[in-house]
Amino acid sequence: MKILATGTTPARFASLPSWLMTQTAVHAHRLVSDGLAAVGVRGYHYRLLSVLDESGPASQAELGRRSGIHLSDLVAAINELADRKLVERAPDPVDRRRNVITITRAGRLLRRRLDKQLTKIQDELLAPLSPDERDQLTRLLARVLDHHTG
Amino acid sequence: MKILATGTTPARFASLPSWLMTQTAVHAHRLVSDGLAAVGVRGYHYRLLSVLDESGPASQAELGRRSGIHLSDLVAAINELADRKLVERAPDPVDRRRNVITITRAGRLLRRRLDKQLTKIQDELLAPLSPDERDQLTRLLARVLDHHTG
DNA sequence: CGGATCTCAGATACACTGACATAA
DNA sequence: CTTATGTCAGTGTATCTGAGATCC
Repeated sequence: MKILATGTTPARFASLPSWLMTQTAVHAHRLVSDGLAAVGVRGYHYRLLSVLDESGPASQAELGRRSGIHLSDLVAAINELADRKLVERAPDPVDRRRNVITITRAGRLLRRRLDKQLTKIQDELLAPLSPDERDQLTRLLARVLDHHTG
Repeated sequence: MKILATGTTPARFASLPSWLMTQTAVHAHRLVSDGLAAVGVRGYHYRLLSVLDESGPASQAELGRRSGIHLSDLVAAINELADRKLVERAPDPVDRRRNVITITRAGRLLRRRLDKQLTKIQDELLAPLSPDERDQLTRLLARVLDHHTG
């Protein structure tokens, strides 16, 4: 019973878009979360800081809609951000069900820092592609994503 | 304290390749694993069946290399496949450390069935793209993946 | 009442780490 | 002695389900 020692991925996968998407996403995720972990932050935290910084204060339900993070996961993520004084949680005076989440100065600074780091990481991620090809890939993926969210 | 009710993702994300990759992967994964779950199978199982069907019997270590599945996760996945008689696990006579994993006839049939289903799912996944654009996307992603695995 | 909001407990899939025993 | 293999226990991230309490 001879055992091949190639270590190669099946040909079938090499041209399966769903495979390519999930596998490149694994590498993208690894690069990104390594970058974030260096500052003690997870993807959820960065997403929330970005959303808050770009679109202003919001209730948790609204943050969930904007960030795509599940409501039940927001609680912990916001707790962690609030513990580090990156956001503030305050009751909404006009609707007592709601908390209004606001990014702090420290949160804004951290977001800028992470933003720059993330920009560098894109370069690492797309290293083998020319600038034109990077644009192509970005546009194609954006259209696919649009189709499945819109 | 007026709260915006847009529900839109930050502009920053829309052009971040790492974001687009991980988010499209979420949709790809959802479509694929819905398809697989209908037959009581996970991604790991399909990957293993494909690898075994295309490249023949292999030790678990070799399967790990071919499929990209971590060695410690292989044990459980192969147990589950063996319980359903989709693969067989036998000791290797020439190297007593090894198990030789072989796909069964039932495993091959299931793989073919899943393969067809997965092909249909690619269509759903890439619905907004023309055939040419699908090829472009596939090639670009393949190059990125190649760069990070090779 | 119906509907929205927040919270908490738990589950799953995928990937990874560390430790261990066994055998080449 | 070193390396490869298989197994087990556990961690972390992202996502989702379900149940509840509160308030509009």
